Amino acid sequence: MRWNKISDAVIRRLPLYLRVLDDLANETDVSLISSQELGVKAGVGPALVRKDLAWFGEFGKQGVGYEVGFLRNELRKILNLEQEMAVGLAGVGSLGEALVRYHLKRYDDNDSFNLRLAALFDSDPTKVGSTVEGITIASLEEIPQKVAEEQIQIVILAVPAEGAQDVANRFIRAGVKCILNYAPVKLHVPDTVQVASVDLSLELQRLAYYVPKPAN
Amino acid sequence: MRWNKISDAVIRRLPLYLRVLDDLANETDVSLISSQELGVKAGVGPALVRKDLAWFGEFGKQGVGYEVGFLRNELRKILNLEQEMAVGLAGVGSLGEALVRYHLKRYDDNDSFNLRLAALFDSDPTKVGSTVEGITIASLEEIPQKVAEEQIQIVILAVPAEGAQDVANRFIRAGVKCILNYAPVKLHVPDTVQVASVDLSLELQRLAYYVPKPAN
DNA sequence: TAGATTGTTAATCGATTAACAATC
DNA sequence: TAGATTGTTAATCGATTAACAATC
Repeated sequence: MRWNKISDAVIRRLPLYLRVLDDLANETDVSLISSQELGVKAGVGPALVRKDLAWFGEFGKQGVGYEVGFLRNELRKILNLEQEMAVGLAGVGSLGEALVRYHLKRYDDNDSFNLRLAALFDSDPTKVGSTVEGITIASLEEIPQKVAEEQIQIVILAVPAEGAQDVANRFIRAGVKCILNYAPVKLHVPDTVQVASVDLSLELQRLAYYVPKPAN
Repeated sequence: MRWNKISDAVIRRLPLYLRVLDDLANETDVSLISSQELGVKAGVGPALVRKDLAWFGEFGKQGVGYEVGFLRNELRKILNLEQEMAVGLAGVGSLGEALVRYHLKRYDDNDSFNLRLAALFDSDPTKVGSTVEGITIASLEEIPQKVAEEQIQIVILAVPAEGAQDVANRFIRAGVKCILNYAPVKLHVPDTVQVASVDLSLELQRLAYYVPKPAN
C-alpha cells in the first residue's frame, strides 16, 4: 500500500467519516451506509465521499453502499490507527492538564482513538517527577530517551508561546515527525515534519469578523 | 463599508497578518513592511497578501510597502476588533477553566485581542455561583438574560459532546451568531450562525496518517 | 529620475460537483 | 430483471500564483 501525494484536504475528512462510522457501529444496528447518508452525517457531499474513498481502494458495492464495519476498519488502517500509537504532551500548565484529561476520556470512550498518552514533559523543575492522572512528568532533557523508549510518534505542545519553537526543536531532533501545536505561534519546521495548529485567538478573531455590525 | 461575500479562506488569514503586525509594532522600530516580508512572516505568498488586502481597500504605497501601524489599525477595523467585544464560555470543566486562563492571558498580552471574557455558564448546580478568575458562573437558564445584559456576541463551547448541541441551541435562541466549539461533535446550526471547531481528536487522527510507517 | 513595490488582471492550479456507465 | 448506488471521468468552480502596468 503506497498512496503517494494524496491531498491534505482529503486526509482531513477521513477522521470525520471514521467518527460517523464509529457512532453507527455503537448506537444502531445499521450495517450498510450509502455515500449519500455518510455525506449528510459528515457534512460533505456524496460525490466527494466516494471520491475521497476511491483514492484508497474500492470499499463499496454498487447498488448497495458501504459495509459499516468493513469501511471503518479500512479507514483505521489508512489512518494508521490499527495499532496503538504513543503520544507525548509538553507543557503541563492548566491547558496541558486539561488536555491530558480530555485525551484520556477520548481514549476510553472511542475504540478508534488508538492514541495512548505515554509521556508528559515540562520545563519547570518543581513539576518534574510529579504525576497527572497517573502519568509522570519528565524534564525537557529527558525528551530523547523518552521518545525512543516509548516510541512517541506525535507530540502535543501546550507550552507558552515563548517556549514553543525551542520545545518543538527538541522533539524534532529526537525524531518526532508530527506536532499538534496549541501555542499561538507559527512553528518553523523542516518539511518532513507535519504540524497541525489549534489557535484559540486566531479562531476568535476570525469569528469576530462575522459578528453582525449594529445597524446605524 | 460593505464587503460582501469575501471568502472565508481570506478571512482566516487576516488574523495571521494582524499578529505579525502586532509583533512588529511591539518588538521593533520597523514602521514599513512589504507584502514580501509580511508574507514570509505569516507563511503566505506575497501576491496572496496583496490580493487579500486589496479586497478591503488600498492600504499600501507603490514602491514603498505598507505602514505597519496604519495597516494594523485597518485590519482591526475589518475584523471588528476596534471596540471591545464580549465573549461567553460554557462548560467550566478542566478544559473550560484552562481556556478561561488562556483567554485572560491573551487579553492582557495582546492589544489587538479585544475580546473580553464576560460570562461563564455551566449546567452543574454545584458550580453555579462560584467564580473562576473572578468571573461568576451562571446557570444555563440565565443564558438569555446574560447574553442580553453583557451583549455577548461570541460563545466558546467547552461542554461534553452530549450536551454541546443543546447548549448551542440555547445560545442561538438568545441571539448569538458566532460559536467556537471545542466539543467533538458536528453542530447543526442555521446558516446565519458561524461555527469554528477545534477538535483535538480529529487533528490527532489526521496527524496519525502522516506518521511514517516502519519499513519492513 | 531610477528603483521598488503596489494593485490588478490573466494564467494556472487544485478541489468539488455533476453525470453516467458499470454492476451489485 | 429492475432499482440503486458505486467508481470514475468530465465539467465547473474557486483559490492561488505569475506577471506587469501604474505609481510612489
